Amino acid sequence: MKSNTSPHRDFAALLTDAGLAVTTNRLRVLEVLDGSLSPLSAGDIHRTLARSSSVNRVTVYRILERLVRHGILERLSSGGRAFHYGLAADTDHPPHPHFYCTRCGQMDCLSPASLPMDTTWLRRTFPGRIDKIEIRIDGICKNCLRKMKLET
Amino acid sequence: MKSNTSPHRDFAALLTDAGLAVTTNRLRVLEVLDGSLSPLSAGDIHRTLARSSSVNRVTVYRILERLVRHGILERLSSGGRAFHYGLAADTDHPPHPHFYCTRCGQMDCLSPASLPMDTTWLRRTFPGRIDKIEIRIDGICKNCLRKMKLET
DNA sequence: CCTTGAATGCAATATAGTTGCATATCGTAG
DNA sequence: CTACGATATGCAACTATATTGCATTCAAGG
Repeated sequence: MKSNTSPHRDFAALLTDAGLAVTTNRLRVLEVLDGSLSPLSAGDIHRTLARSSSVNRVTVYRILERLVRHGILERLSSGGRAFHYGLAADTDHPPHPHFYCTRCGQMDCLSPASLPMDTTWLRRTFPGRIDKIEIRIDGICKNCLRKMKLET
Repeated sequence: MKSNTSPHRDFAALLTDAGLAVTTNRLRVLEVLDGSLSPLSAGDIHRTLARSSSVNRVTVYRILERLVRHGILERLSSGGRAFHYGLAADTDHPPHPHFYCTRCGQMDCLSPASLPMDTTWLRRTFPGRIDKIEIRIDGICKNCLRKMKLET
């Protein structure tokens, strides 16, 4: 059984289990995402990492791509131009909808229960292969709403 | 009452009602989208239009932006890098999920009933402003599945 | 340690979308 | 029908995001 402090802590093991080399950059990317309450863009991650030590942004893209491929991360489309990345859903961390603020560009995780949905019919009848179901709510977050009022 | 042949035929009136000038390019964009079974990217639309007569791609972007702003079109994020555009939902054409094939890049509309969902709780309790709810299923479409088998 | 394949860095390139400004077209007043 | 002002379009340059090719460095197993 896993530790109950945080569902994803042993990132090295996570990488090893996936047959991936354990490198500082990969661990750092995972730590940044684990420390974030919400999915981040490649740019966000690169900027964060660059504060402690230099990493090439291409490396960040490649790490993200690789980790998504191996199911360690998931890639979400925001309502904007950049993808956002978060730790992949698993049993401790079930799939859930996201909120994207079109004013500040921040993405937030919503509770899985906030938008109950039944996928059985779809999964049974869909004639193709279903890999992922993404639900995104776009709008203005509480913070931005407040700022907008102050500006008036 | 509207004609019952197609929910959106009088595009000129649609534009006029929105206070927008009726131009050939705008009508052509709307016709292309009306004629398509699925949402198209700006590139798709530009290529289609270019077959009959030349339009600048910037013009296509600007038309799409404007029509989205006025609620005539809606902009969807695909699982890829390009946004897709379709006629906006209305009473004849309710909101519905979309399917994105990660192999061929085609987007398809699904029936609103295929993924029943209750948004009342979310709408009542969400602390920000909700403008749009987008549901996208990613996977491989029937056609591509077939092709993949043949290639094996 | 060494070796080897994978990871990283760097530069160039690709793709999608945006901006500034000059010209053409739409819609309306006359 | 014509002319005029507002808006749409074209064109070129630019931005943001992501990807590729190739040389160098590093991780993992002997």
